[in-house]
Amino acid sequence: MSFAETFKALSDPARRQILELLKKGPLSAGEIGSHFEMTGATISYHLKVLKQADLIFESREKNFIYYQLNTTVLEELMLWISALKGDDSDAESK
Amino acid sequence: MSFAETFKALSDPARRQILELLKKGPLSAGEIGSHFEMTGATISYHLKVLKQADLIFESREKNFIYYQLNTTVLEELMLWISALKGDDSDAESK
DNA sequence: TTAGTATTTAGAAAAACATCTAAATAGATT
DNA sequence: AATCTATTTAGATGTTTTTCTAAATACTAA
Repeated sequence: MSFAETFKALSDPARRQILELLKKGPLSAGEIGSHFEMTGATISYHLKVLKQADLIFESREKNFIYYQLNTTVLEELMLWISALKGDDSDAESK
Repeated sequence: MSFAETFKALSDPARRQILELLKKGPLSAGEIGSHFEMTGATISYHLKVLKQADLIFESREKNFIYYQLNTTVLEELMLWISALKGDDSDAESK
């Protein structure tokens, strides 16, 4: 939702790695967890943080919950960084 | 230096605001501090974090230390986000 | 409906972080 | 050299974050 939340969510290495895993396609919580040395509970916590930051969304199927990347927020992030760099949309024509 | 450090540094609102201030040009630690309700010591701490993340650099002049944005790292950040989005440099030509 | 698998929630503990006050350093000016 | 200003460092403290274990929920399948 908020910008602050997005940056916060991205500030943790595990969460960034989760996003990179999801880049290749949706994964269930369990599949995600299998890539880490953490308990399922901890993974679940990280997923919640990412979800609240709108960086991922879930879809339920059978007994599983599949997570996937939401790239929309990444756009906004790029804009913020871009603006900071000075590509201020007002032409960096030079 | 490290990617992780950069994201961590950006995760704090005060630090992001400092970067935005510096967007307009270099400022001394004191000038930066005057925009916040924090002690100089705290500002100094945030500056150190930003510096270690290579998001700013300093130059000493007279009695002052001026800080300015380092946009280089922002480029790399954009690349990471971009890659995550799937603009994988291998042509998102569609 | 009972048992099984997948995931989350609650609560606790440890680690990391942001903040302060007080003291230290660095350099400038008198 | 003595003092003043700008900034940082040290150490303490409260808050937030990450992680765990144990228990709860949700849904499936027998």
